[in-house]
Amino acid sequence: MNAPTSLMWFRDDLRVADNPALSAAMAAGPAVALFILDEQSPGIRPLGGAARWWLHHGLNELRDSLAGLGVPLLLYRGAATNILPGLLATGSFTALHFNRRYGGPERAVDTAAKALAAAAGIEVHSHAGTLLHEPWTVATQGGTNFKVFTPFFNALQALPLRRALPRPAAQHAPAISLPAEELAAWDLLPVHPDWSHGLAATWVPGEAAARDRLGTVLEDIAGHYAQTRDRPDTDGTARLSAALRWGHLSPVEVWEALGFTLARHPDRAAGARAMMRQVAWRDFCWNLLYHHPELATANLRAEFDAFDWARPGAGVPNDEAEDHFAAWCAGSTGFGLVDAGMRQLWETGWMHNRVRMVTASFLVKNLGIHWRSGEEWFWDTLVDADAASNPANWQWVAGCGADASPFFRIFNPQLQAKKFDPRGAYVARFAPLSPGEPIVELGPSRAGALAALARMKESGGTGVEG
DNA sequence: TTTTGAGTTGTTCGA
DNA sequence: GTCGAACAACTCAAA
Repeated sequence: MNAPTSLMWFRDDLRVADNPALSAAMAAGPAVALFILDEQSPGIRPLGGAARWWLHHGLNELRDSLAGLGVPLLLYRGAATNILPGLLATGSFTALHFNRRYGGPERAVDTAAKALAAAAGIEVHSHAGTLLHEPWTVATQGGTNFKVFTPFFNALQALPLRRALPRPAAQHAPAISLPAEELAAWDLLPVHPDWSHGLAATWVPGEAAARDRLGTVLEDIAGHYAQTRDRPDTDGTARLSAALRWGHLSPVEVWEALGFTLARHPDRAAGARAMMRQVAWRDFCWNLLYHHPELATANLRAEFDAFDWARPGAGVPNDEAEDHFAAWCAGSTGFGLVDAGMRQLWETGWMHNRVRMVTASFLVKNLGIHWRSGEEWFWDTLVDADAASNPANWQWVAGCGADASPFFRIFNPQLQAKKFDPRGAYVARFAPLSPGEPIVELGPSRAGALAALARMKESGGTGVEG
């Protein structure tokens, strides 16, 4: 008879430090780790190509660092509710631990998993490890969820934050041997063609590199972040989005470190404070998804259902929209900043925050293409896209989201380039060839967007149905 | 219940 | 070159 052994189910928390579920599992005795590549459960969104590349490397590192702690990692593919019963029936485990998820389909899976474990006589512990605060704990005085960021941020800061946990101490590995799958067999890495060279030249996925970067951010970036975060031609942003997406760092660890920096280094306080605001935006987006599981497909503001966006590839043929969308994806719109951003995305799996706004505004407003088309492209090409932030921010740009940018706020890509890439270094880096003929004229396309907004308001009346 | 103040990231136009 | 107003009125959160 083996010692009571816990099963730790990793999902979006590929780290060993400040991982509440892992720490709890290991505190109880021997532990085995589990990761399930679940693309079968209903409603679960299959990972994009760039995300699959990142996951491969992230799991590789996690397996090694867990091995150092005496925790073997088991890999399986399939619907979690199909995989778990067999594992739980081996009699090897007395407890199941995981950090909670907040998307609709993921919550349904986790609820089912709890029931399966209970039926197998195994205790289940879900932990808070992925956000600063659980979505249901940040509420207005009326008990509703916030729809505007600033009051959300104020309420969040007033809540007591848990302390980050240390990396668990190594222990003896459990004497359990179960058949599992090989990571290499999952084919997460691209071949024929292998388009991942730019990603590999830009990123080192995993917890160790993420913590290194956090150190650099605290030492070198925080001092100028408040001034440089809008400058794509500099290393002016934290570049921690993918680390947070995959849970190589917990937001609590990042927040705590920024808090220390803020308190100890007055010259970095403004930058640290601005970064904390950004980390809170991530919580805000997950809060929105928790309360609106259809965030990726349904306009948060229903009056935008009447907006006549073009939707390439979704039924109604529209040659111009197809061509425009293809040019946007390929970075050949003829606008330098837009093209540089789209090529940075394709090449590196990441795009500077300000350029994301410019490219998104251009797609939705100047090209009149539905935010969902852009959201899907970003989902497939970004290494940091998650199910909350990606759709929430696309809706924000499109004007149909929470706390949304007014629709008439239409970025001028030429003016934005002048302001934020004044020497053209960013455009030169990613779109060095002189841009071809612009695919639209800025003035008329801007006017067209405002006219479409007016038509929407006319057709929808007050926006209140019935 | 009513009122009040405020709301991540912009652009254009005219004085 | 710089500045304020307009864009278009609306929703949200708290008093």
